[in-house]
Amino acid sequence: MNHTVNPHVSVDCVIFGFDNERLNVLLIERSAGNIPVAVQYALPGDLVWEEESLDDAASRVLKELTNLEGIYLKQFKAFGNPNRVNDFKDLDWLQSYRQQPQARVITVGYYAFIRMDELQPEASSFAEKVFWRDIHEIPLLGFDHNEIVDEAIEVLRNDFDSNKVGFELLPDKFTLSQLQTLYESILDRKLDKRNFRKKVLKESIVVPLDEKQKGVLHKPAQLFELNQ
Amino acid sequence: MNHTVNPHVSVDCVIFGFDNERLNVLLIERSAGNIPVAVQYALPGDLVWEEESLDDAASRVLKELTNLEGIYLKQFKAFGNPNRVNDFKDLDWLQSYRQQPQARVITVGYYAFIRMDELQPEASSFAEKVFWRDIHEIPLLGFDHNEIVDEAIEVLRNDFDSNKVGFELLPDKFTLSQLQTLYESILDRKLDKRNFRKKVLKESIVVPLDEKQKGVLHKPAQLFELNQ
DNA sequence: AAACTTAGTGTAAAATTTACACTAATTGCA
DNA sequence: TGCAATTAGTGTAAATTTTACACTAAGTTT
Repeated sequence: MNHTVNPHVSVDCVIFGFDNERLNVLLIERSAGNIPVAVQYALPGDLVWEEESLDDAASRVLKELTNLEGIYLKQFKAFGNPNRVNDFKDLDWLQSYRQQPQARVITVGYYAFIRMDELQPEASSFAEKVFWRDIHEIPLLGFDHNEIVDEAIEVLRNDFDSNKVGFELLPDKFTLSQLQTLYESILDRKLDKRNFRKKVLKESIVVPLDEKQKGVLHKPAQLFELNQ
Repeated sequence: MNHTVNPHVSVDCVIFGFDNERLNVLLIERSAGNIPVAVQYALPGDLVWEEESLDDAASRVLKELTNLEGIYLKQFKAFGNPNRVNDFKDLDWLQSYRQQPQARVITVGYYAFIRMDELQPEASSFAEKVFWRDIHEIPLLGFDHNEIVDEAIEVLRNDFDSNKVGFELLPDKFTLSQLQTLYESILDRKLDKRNFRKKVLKESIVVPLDEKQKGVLHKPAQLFELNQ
């Protein structure tokens, strides 16, 4: 497992998860370096290996972090401000964890979708702990990671509008209400139930299953799956 | 004019121009290095300076190439395949023009809009000659530049659909037919004139001027300007 | 004067979007 | 057992947008 690292380019991943109510982002805790400081949060990411593509680097980061493969991944933007590092905590972290802390690093941002219940956290070279956070409650992150998160959400909204992405966030079987809540979470606005159902059924996005919900405190909803 | 160059990151610009009929891309001719080879084409681009942002680097490339400022510019993708350089002509060029030709370079792609008649070609460090080429007639370019062009066009189409960009390609005064042809060029499909006019006038995208075309071989069209 | 060419125009059918209320069917509790 | 609470499922119609279609007007050139 010896790879030559390219110290000038990294990938950071905005990993979205959906808990049937809200959209979440997976964040990591990173160790403080040499200075006593409160816990620090960041996006998962890593430097790119010399022999891997950007996409492969992002896939690797995801695999290391979540132990999942074949995850939906999309590059959304490159970040390369010369003054991305202007907080002493970030500088301290770089000095503890990077071989060339003074190198200017361009970061290519990716967003991804995983099922929250499929997450199997692995010890990785860049994350001690991982946790989910509602997209409306993102804490202060290292470097320019808050900006990266905001941008990813914006791009996701746009992508959703033009080609409906994000179904990977749902379980294999789901109710139309869950689907509606996903749409509403991504678009950040309410949709009318009757109109939503009518539209989704008309567009043949979903296929009804011969199954209903069980053990719910209300009328059991019919289950659907995605129309492949 | 002495800047430290970052040998690991470059920007390439897909510069769109519109000649009232078709969408074009501005390409450069680059010198052959040491080997006798037919003329080579590429996208304009340059390595990023250590103290400049990615956006600033792209602006600089544009300014050097076209002598224009304040150009509409948008980042659309990062390209970083490890084997971007696998043609001997490209390798030869790198060896003649780059200080560290062996360095792996990540390229951040930008697209831009300029008026074709405003182009004032300048001698620049990276282009000997520039020329416009219809987007359907792009020759074989260096490195992965053909892929970069294709991607830019795709992104432009998407961006146009979601937030109508590209009006900068038109002159200050234009006819509705010119506007329609711009739409059709970007979308790559015909639009119905009556419907187009009705829609555009309804959306208040344009403002009618007290002026008509002159010296045309048909009924003179009314001139419009963009509604700021 | 005629030929050629594009500018400018309206109707209406089809499709989509928007807005709105009530009964059905489960679990849990008294 | 009945009730409370809660979400599932449903249709109508008005408003808006999209789609499809043909002919006269007004210049320049021959």
